[in-house]
Amino acid sequence: MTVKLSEIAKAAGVSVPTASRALTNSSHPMSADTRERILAVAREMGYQPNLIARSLRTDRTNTIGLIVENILSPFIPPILRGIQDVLRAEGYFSTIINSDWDPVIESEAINDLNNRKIDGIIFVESWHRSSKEIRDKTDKPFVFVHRLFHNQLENTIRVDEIYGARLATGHLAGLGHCKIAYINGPKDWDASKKRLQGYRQELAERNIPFYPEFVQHGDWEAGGGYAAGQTLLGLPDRPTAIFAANDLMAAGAMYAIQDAGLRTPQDIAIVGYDDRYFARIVRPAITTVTLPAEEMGQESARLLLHLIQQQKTTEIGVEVRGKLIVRQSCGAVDQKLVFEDEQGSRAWRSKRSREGVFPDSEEETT
Amino acid sequence: MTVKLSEIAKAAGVSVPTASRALTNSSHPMSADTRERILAVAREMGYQPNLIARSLRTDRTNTIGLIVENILSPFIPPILRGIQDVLRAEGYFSTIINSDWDPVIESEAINDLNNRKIDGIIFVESWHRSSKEIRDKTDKPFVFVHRLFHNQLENTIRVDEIYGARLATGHLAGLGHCKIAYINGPKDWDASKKRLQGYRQELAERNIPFYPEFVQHGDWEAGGGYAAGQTLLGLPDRPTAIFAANDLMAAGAMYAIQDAGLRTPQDIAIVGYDDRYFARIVRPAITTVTLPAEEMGQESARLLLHLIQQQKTTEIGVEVRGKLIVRQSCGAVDQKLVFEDEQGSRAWRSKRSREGVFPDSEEETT
DNA sequence: AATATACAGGAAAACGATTTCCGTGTCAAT
DNA sequence: ATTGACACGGAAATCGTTTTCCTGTATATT
Repeated sequence: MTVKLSEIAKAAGVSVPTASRALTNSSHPMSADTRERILAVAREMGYQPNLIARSLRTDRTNTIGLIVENILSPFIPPILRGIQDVLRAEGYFSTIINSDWDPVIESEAINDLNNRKIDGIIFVESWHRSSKEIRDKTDKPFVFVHRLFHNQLENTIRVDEIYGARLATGHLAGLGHCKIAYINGPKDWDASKKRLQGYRQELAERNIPFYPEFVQHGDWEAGGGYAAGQTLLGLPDRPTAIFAANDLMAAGAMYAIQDAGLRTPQDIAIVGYDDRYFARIVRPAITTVTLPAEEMGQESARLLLHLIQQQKTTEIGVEVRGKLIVRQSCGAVDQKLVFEDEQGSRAWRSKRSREGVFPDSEEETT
Repeated sequence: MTVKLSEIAKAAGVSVPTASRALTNSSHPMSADTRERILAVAREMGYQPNLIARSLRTDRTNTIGLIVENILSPFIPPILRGIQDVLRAEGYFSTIINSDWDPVIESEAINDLNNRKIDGIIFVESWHRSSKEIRDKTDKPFVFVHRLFHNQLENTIRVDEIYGARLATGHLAGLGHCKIAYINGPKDWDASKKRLQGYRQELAERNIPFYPEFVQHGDWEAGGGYAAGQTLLGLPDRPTAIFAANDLMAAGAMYAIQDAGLRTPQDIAIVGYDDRYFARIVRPAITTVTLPAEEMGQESARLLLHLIQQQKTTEIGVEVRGKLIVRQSCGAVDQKLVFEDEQGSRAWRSKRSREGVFPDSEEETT
């Protein structure tokens, strides 16, 4: 069923190397005539190269290893999609390993990928050690994307957290709020620090006073947001707006407001962060700053391919920016009901719908 | 840096084939003595086999191709996780291709996977043609998981939709409801038909009359659920409970109820389907039937590995069952506030928390 | 003692491509 | 006419394993 290069060569009346050269656009000179003939024969006979054999000889597999924290983690799939799109366009494949934050699995993963002779590695929200430790384990180029900590910046795709926080804070300020509280993540997270920084920068630039009691810390979960919201509501001079460092805490805070008999956004406006899917489902839908995960994935793949081609081992990383998605919770738009279709936000299912394909209809007749 | 088999052989004073036999647990007889010696040398020298070379010789890559509709589609990541877990335990890798429901991409994908000599293919919510068409394109074994249509059952992992719908309907009936409406998906979807069937079976078995006007059709989206909910509310004899064929429509129906000035669950109880993440975030949190995606992934991987080992090309598929998750929207539990931690529902981030690892803390000192 | 059998291990082939190296033939320059 | 450069294509090596085939030795069987 599968035809090999030697058969193409024989059919075209040339040697195997010549056939190889024709089919791989080798720089080795050859007459346009024979090249054409070989290509024609290959096409006709449906030649498909055995990529394993090619890889053995060339030591390139056109495959990238992706070590991800856990594919179930909310931002990983869009990051992967971004990576895969860029890789596919360049003729690369990928293979994914979940590390579950286990250093042992991470090590094994790198080792496995080495044995499979992949061309490079992307660490997606994974690996909390230094580049140097990784360099000990593999000589392939690698890149980090959305790694949450350490200040190491080389070969890292990261989010401009300060910008995002300013976007959210500035939006609330622009709506006339002067008493804007901030529900942060845990103190020691890098993202927490950066977003707090952005919040304060934006206030300062707008000459809005900063009140330390307006900054609460949550645990990234809805429960923490709820508690933080209650604390803020209990203040003698309570805020008129709350920016939460993620959507989950924003939802929690919103529920605390509702349970206190107040309304969002009329009494207290809310802005979240991340643009998780549920942000558009809850009522009111949460205004938020997107985490541009697909873009980060794309950038990471581009950077890695660049490293592979350039043979350089270090490169400064890339910083991407989210954007503000205005929904009901901030009070900037009217409160009429809006349902954002799932298919509108994501490409998924769009093809089906666009073509009106409902394959089951065939079944109707049976 | 990398040591090859021939060096191990030389160091152990044996020939290359003998070394190979020792390291691969070959059935070829050999003295325990030399085997031990070879293994010791290999361990000491840190031998790692070149899997590309092995694959070229054995024509097995220990890699499975996964053709998925789109990794962004909500159930795909958990299915992939299930697949990956089983594959990893058996020493297999996977490589993912997004088909975006494009038949051309699907064909190319199969072709690419062929060239890479993968050992089998899992189609995840993808491919709407017959097994026969695929068999024309590849001689590797393949399996379908959560394929939404056609009645072809071989090598398919699917959900017992009837069971799930009965679970939801029965739960509402068990709470004393006799007027249970059903918001279905589009008529021509297989899942719609099956779930409707389950709904009717459960009613029949409990001697609850079936009212055709209690069955509405939505478009799987929140907007459709909202509209269907309004219709049901407008009935002269309106239902006291609604079962919706997915969570998105359940949320929409719930909002229609709220906008009509009624309460969930006190006035109208709601049960959804799928256990999407937002179901636990909205208020009241939605009681729902899980779509056991991870389990489906695991089963599909097991089935495929079985096919690979047995060399059989056809096997009857597997049917898995979801389970009921009781939350607030059905009225079965008290209405006190419950926040389900994200980390409680998923494994993600659990490791970090369990170990109290906050790697940024190192940064504190800098 | 002769023969069959099983065991251990090595030589060489094989997997299917790419790359290196070399030998022609052609052409232009001397 | 000789030389050198270059274009073109083939022979052979190569990538690192596994598998087939074979040989020699030790043991068992008659």
